[in-house]
Amino acid sequence: MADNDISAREDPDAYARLSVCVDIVLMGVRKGAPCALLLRRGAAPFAGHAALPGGFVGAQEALEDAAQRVLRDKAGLPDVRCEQLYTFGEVARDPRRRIVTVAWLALLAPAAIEAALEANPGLLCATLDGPHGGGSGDIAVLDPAGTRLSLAFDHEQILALALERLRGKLDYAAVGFDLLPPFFTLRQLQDVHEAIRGTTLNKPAFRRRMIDTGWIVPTGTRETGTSHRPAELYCFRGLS
Amino acid sequence: MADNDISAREDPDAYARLSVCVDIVLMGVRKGAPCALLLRRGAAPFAGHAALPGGFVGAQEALEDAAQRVLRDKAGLPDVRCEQLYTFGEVARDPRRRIVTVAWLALLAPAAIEAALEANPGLLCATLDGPHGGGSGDIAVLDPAGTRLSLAFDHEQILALALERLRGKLDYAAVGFDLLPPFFTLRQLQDVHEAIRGTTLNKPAFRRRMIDTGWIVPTGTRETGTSHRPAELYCFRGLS
DNA sequence: GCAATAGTGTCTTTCAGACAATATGTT
DNA sequence: AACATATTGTCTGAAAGACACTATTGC
Repeated sequence: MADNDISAREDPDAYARLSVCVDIVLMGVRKGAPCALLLRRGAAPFAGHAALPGGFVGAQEALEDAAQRVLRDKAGLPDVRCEQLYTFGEVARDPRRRIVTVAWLALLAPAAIEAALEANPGLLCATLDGPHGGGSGDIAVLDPAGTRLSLAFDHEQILALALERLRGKLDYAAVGFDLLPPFFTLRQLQDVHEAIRGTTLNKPAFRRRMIDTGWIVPTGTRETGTSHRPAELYCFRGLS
Repeated sequence: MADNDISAREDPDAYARLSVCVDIVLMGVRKGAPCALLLRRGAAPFAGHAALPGGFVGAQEALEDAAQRVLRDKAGLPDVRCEQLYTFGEVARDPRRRIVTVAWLALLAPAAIEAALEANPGLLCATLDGPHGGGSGDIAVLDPAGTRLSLAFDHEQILALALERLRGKLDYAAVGFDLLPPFFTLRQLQDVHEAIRGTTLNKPAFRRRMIDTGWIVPTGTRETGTSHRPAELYCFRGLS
């Protein structure tokens, strides 16, 4: 039996303390493609590289509270739901010293993306060019001009995992509504699903499936300003 | 902007260091029900309560390496795959001081359960009486005699999440084979699925579905020692 | 032969994909 | 009216549940 056995548990002070931080993937859909909000680093290490917004976890701060604090202070988004993604703890993931990071995923509606970009001009909205086969391979992160960004630390890996998680949940969870305005058309909802999956979907089948879930409710009102027949607006019904 | 902004990132030493530990859910199926291996605590806090095997993460140790170390030292299981489950970081989850724990899930075949119980006599194999509706509510943790155990820290919550995760993966991932011997009958596989889901399944449909996935291969050999027609033995084909 | 379980065939229902027809706005 | 998109109807094929039937072993 090693030295870290159960008796060691009784004396936690005998063991190492690590820096713990949270990093938030602020993900949305823009121009028909998944995107994420990033900051450009000014100092070493990885100066000039893009990075996820993040911050250290305080000694008396729950992980989720730290995530909410980063969301509020770095993106001006006080009330966004946040889901834990994964914890990354490779020893050398930060070249300076040992830092364990708990990654979180927050989904943003278009208005929230614009609000965040305005609240912090240092933010940039990067397009995620996912693995097109639908697999879980690498992704390309592109700046608004379309040139590839290189990311700090293991943040590209975190982004890839976030996209994979979002794809996985699309089929069985009431996700996707967080990526839309409160009122939306079925076509907009389908566009979001197609953007995240990277594939096209059958329109009648998608419509049937979404209505059958009971997750959405027709509002009786219609979109305006189109040059053709306006579609009915739906809203998310909330959880069962 | 708060004090933990990006410039703080450049000076990690200015921030708090936390104790980080790993806790492992060693899960299996025994007597037709999901079970997990636990240790009984000898000292405060939670003396006499059951707890997950765990240990602190070393300063120069990756999270996954720490999990493997615990698996090896506390259960005598050197080569068990381990999947990250969730990270728990409520401030008061340990009454003594702030400890963040990264929980991992390892699936054990019947032989591995017995090997672990033999390697460490302090281990106990607890039955998990899941939420029967299939939801994600609370679970009951029972000792071998069937009396309810109370768990230390937030470990009951961790166990409930582990069971929920396992249930969720059952339908789309090649899980379940880790819970069986290398050669198994389709009935054994179905029993494992039923034990984890807590429901019964349709035999022909289950058989069709499993064979159609291509995950399993018939070996041409049959089980022995039955008092009735012996079933064909299959083995897991590995990943596609 | 009998008991018990393995393994298969088939019917029905459900659901997704495909495709076309109809509806309803704008210009 | 012409056009563009919304919305609906229907056909078809794939897969799951239900149920009963056949197969094979030990006793």
